[in-house]
Amino acid sequence: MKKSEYHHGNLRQALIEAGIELMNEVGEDGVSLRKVAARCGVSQAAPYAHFESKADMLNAMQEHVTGQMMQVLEAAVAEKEVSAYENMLRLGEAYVSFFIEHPAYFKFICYSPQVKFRLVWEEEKEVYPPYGLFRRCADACLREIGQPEETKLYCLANLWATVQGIACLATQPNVEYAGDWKKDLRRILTDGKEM
Amino acid sequence: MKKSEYHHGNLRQALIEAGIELMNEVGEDGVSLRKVAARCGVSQAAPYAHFESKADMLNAMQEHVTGQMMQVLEAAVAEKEVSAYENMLRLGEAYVSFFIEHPAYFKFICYSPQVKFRLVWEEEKEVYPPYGLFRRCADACLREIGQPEETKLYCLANLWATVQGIACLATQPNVEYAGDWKKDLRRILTDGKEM
DNA sequence: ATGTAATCTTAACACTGTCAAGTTTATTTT
DNA sequence: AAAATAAACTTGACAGTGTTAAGATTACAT
Repeated sequence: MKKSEYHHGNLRQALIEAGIELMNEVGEDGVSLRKVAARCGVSQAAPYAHFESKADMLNAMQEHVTGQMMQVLEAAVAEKEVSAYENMLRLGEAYVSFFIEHPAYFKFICYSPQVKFRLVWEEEKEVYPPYGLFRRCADACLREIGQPEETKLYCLANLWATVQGIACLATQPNVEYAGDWKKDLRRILTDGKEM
Repeated sequence: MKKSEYHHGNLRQALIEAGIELMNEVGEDGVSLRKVAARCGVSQAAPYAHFESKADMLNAMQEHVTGQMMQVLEAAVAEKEVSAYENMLRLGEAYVSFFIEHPAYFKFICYSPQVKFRLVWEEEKEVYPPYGLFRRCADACLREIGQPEETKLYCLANLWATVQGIACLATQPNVEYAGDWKKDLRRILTDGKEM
């Protein structure tokens, strides 16, 4: 072994990325620390220099994927000249699209022990950034529409449940969504506008 | 060992029930064939007389749980003197309630490889009975309301996505649903009535 | 330069799913 | 009733898993 290869240099990041790769290939259950380590060319126990446990590495993978998603989501709401309402629709679409393009991610992310948030209206340090972004967009949207204060919480729940529900359905294995989910999501959110 | 105890008598059923028990105690990942076998007082390899693999046993567990849920759901829509609309609301409530009472079940059932259905309007032999029941109830409901034919599929998707979305949210770990989900679900489904 | 901390390897442990071979009981056939 | 067959179960083994302990190698700070 070359001396220069004893230290990997950036093993932590390499492990995270290899783990995500492997998950996309063989599913979450097929991910093992040893396989990921082998993929990075290091020994079985090497990951323990960077992670406390397998769960810890999975959490890091989840954060990484969520970060990637946030880039996509923020790009989707970047245009300034559109209405807050249109913005929220685009965000919902981008959110669902991301999960449809990466079917393994929904279960992985949404049932991660790290993902925490409260379905309330007040600003919080959400541990699930996409929800924080959605809440801010929905806030602007409802303000724009002139939604009365006392129904806003209900509207938030409705909107988020719809987005999450479509994402859940569209990523369930062996479930065919016969309609056009993008059109449907837009329509459902639109229909809810006047509530 | 007593001779009368060599053959368990009803090991298959006992394994299924012990597996479900264990899952409710330690989560799906904590379920191992060996623990389940031990819980039934048989050897590690005994389950292989009744199941092809661990996945096969998990499938059987899923069917068993789904059967239990169907009893609850059918009871919820048993009353004859209520409107089809009220009936569908009750079914939705019962569906979500069941998952809230058994938080581990949502992920377990909805991501089982056995659960299959198409979000279409035609009658099918669904492999997920709760969805079949819901589709029939929604059909009656939309008929009662006088929903035009061309929007029925969209309505079905909307209704089911809402129910599934609330169930998903309410069973996500570390996600607090601040509102009253039962009231909200009822209201969302009601608001969608006129669409 | 030397000491310390970080990074990595090897070896081992208990646990897992699964299979092969054999043992015990139930069921069917004669 | 006896024999043959099938079903249910046990023991023992195998490879793969997460995890730890002990030691080796390298980077870094003093």
